[in-house]
Amino acid sequence: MTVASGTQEAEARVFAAIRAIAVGEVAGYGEIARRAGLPGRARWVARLLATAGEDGLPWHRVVRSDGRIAFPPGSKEHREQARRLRAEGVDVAGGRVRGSMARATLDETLWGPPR
DNA sequence: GCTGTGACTCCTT
DNA sequence: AAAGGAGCCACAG
Repeated sequence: MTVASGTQEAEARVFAAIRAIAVGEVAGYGEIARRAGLPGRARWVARLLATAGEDGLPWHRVVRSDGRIAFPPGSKEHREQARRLRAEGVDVAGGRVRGSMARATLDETLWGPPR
């Protein structure tokens, strides 16, 4: 096919990746960007969510790499996201999502949890 | 074209 | 877990 504007295509891939997140699960911005074939464009993904208010898009399932909500605590959007996540069965505490990520130290990151 | 800004990420302390 | 600093990409002024 013709070489349609890459931006639009990438946008579609990002949205697809976000919609692919299972209910009750979360994914990081970098994770989404990687799945969309755009390594290192986590910020771009964030800007997409900020600008394009897609309908039916589970934007609340997208969190930061450390498992925390990207919005500042106390913000309206922050509470909304936390509320939606809890409604889907995600354990959210202190603006942080537990049970998925939340790496703490380099040791745990490289060596991971005791297998 | 340089500067500032942001729903980011990684490393070090 | 939290805080500081550097790197990164896209966009507005």
